[in-house]
Amino acid sequence: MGRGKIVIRRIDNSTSRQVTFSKRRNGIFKKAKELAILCDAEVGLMIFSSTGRLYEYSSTSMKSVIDRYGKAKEEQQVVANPNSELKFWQREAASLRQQLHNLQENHRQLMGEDLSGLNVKELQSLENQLETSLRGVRSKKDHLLIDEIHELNRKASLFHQENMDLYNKINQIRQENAELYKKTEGPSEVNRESPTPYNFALVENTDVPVQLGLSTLPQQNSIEISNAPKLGLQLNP
Amino acid sequence: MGRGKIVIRRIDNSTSRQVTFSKRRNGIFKKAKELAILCDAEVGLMIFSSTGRLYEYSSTSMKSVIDRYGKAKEEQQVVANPNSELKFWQREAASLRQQLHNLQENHRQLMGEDLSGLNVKELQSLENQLETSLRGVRSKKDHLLIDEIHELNRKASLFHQENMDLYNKINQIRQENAELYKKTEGPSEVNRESPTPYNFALVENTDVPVQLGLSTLPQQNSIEISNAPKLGLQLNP
DNA sequence: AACTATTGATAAGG
DNA sequence: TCCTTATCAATAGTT
Repeated sequence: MGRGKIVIRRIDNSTSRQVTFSKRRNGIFKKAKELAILCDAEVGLMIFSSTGRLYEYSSTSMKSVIDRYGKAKEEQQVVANPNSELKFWQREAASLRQQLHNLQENHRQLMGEDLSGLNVKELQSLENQLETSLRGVRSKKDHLLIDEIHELNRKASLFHQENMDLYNKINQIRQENAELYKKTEGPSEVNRESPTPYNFALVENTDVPVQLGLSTLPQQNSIEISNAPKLGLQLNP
Repeated sequence: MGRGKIVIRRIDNSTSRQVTFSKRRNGIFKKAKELAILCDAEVGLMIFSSTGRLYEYSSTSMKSVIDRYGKAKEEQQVVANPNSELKFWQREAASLRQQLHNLQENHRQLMGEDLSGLNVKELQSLENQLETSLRGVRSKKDHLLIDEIHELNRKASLFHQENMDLYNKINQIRQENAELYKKTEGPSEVNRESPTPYNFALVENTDVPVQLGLSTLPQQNSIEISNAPKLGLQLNP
């Protein structure tokens, strides 16, 4: 695949060899990555150039690949190793891998992927499951939002009460001061400059609405689903 | 480079994945060999299929490549310590168990369970995922149903055509018999009882409607979702 | 590094 | 798995 066909033998010209190495190295790394992704494979690739430089790719980690390679090779040669504990862990790993595999497939289907291989009945069941999940998630979310709103309202109410108390207290103090002032001013005119120390300019705007809106709860989505017309077809088990 | 372009993501269909794996594995091995020869490189390639089978290529020997890799990485070589293998499988099991655990939690959430511990934003994201999945599942199911309906219509059409042909043939035969009967009856009155052997009582109800209903496709559910009003709350990231 | 003519790899379908 | 073929991708040779 180039301007001309080439025979596969060592390229004599060192510059050409380097250039070709660079191009083809990139090509093979790309292929390795694609293979790992497309086919769900674990790939490890090590390349030493003629100058001794290392280039590597692995879909997971090179250590993992080499370890696995070692184990795979050992397994091939092991005829009947009577090491029962080792066998146990190998079986354990195999079993876990199988569980993982099954769960991954299930998971992909819940994510709406990998639906080939399912018939209409199975799809219907999956659809029902997803609807149920969706209702649950929406309900949970709505409750969180509503709780937050209630909490905010509660706090607002507390603040309002506190403000009212403070306002009353201030009024009371002001009144006490006024009386005190009268007493000191009445008998003698001494100390005219003295106390009117607290001179609050209160804005009497105490009747702010405490209840924040949103008595219509955000339930539309949940309701929508449950009211949604079902597919006409009824599948009998 | 094939009949069509493909996106590089895991192939859902397991058969196709296997076939592609096989083809591309051969391809990459060929590339690896060519690179080693053309560019005088030392190459090691290990591939584990999704079913766990090992495929390997090395231009020299895998041991040599791994050794060289280890030296290049200035790392300790994997020694076949009988204890280390046990450790390996224990670590392997622990790792798999962890993966399994993570996936199970994710799975439960997709199933609408175990939602405590999620905040509103995470729930919103989960909701969106479930909606997407639901759309995918419904679309797939609808397609299956529609395909089946088309297939049934096709068969009905074929049967109808076949019936028409048979009807015509019978009419033709009946006519031939009638003419034959006239000829034998005309010249002599012998054999009066003889042939009118086929006496079909045909119900001429040939114009049955062939196209079964259902031109309105069961897409309501999918459309419903996409038209469903969103929750008013906008969450900023 | 870019370019591009050409070969090679491979997706799809039996 | 192997065969076939239409297409796309990699790359050999060139600038």
